[in-house]
Amino acid sequence: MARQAPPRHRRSNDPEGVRRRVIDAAYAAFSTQGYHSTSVHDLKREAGATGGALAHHFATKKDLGLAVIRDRVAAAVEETWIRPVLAASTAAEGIQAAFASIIADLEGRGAVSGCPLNNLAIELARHDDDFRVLIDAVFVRWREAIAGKLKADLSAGAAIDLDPEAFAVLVVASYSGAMAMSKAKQDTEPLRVCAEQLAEVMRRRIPAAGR
Amino acid sequence: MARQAPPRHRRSNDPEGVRRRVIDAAYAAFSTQGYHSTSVHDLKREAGATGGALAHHFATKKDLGLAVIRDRVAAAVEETWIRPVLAASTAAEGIQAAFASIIADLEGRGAVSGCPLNNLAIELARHDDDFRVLIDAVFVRWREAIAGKLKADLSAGAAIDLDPEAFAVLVVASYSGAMAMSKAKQDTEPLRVCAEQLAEVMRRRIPAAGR
DNA sequence: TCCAAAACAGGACATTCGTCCTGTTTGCAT
DNA sequence: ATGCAAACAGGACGAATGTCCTGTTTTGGA
Repeated sequence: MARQAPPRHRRSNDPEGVRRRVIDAAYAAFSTQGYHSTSVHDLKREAGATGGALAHHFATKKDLGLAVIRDRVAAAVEETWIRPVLAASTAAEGIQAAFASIIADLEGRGAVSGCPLNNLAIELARHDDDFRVLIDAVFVRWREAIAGKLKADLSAGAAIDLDPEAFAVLVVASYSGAMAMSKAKQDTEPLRVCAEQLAEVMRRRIPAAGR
Repeated sequence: MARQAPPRHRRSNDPEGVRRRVIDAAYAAFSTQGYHSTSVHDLKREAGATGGALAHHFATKKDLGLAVIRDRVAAAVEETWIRPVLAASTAAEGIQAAFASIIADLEGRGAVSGCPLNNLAIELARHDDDFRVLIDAVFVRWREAIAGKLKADLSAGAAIDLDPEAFAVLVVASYSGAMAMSKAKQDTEPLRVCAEQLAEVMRRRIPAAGR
């Protein structure tokens, strides 16, 4: 009964590290397989964490999901969309840069898993209102960043003949939808076509950009 | 042991009816809660079917899912999008009619559940290739119907300054994405904005329509 | 009328799910 | 050194899940 395990190696408590590994594994799994299709057992395996450790950091799977959205999904939108848009000299160039970067990245790997935010939005928005509110906030931030850049271009003297807020909705929507279609086709073609269509619209309605 | 049940009332075999009720319940549940979040037990309850009946018509849950896409999701796209587009005098009017009809319908009920095709695409495309192929085929049909109508307008003499196939991708993508955003917001605003943005684009690039 | 096959009833079945529980170990303040 | 809470280990637990199995009833053709 009292089987005493040999003191194999010293255990080192690493709360931040464990939390990070778990959340990384969850972000990867939720983004590719979905929230409900990922079991906590899978996450324990991937993160190399035990049930006790996981329960200590996240009381429930839902808590983990909320943390993934807050800490990883929001950051991914920030990194892949908002940063390129703000860094570019114009909104139009930033939007094209974001599309191009994501398309190139997708073609680097073999599969199209879709936009993490959009995936979770569709799977969880109606399932739980806490998820919904968090996800919606990321969408709002995304839209506002693009609209803000368009307004900045306009203040800088660009002849922009479109409504910044409304056009930002079109950009985010067409990107999300194109990604869903690319996921169904397992081919980046819809994304490439969409990027070109948005480029064409902007070319016509922002006649002479900053250059 | 040999408990003989009283011959309560005559049973009447109704294979088509049972199949229809099951598939209707599955379509409703998959569209609102998702495929994985719907249990076969729920479906038996909703359809008023027993385990034996369900197993007789659909060997597995996956078979039922495939049937739902083939028989109901494809028909819904046909009914809510392709029919209005083809029935309208121009593609531009048809697209606006489809948006308007769907938005009005959503505001009739209390909640936004999203586009059934898009929902299932995101949940199942990477999960199983049989689902993926079927879903992609519906997307292709959808895109081609819109592109075909644009080409018909062009043949009829309309001055259309856009690529039919490419613009059809933008229409489907922006609709799907806007629906996802509306689902996250539980408000039709993104859909309304997107419809208006597409209308604006078409207004400028199809100068004088058929009227 | 009879019989085989289709249609259905109802539950058993092994898994898997997420959560919780009881211990043990680590780290830090005192 | 010592006490105590945080951090972690590892498995138990009941409540699902989807599938399958055995039996009964209905149906339509011979």
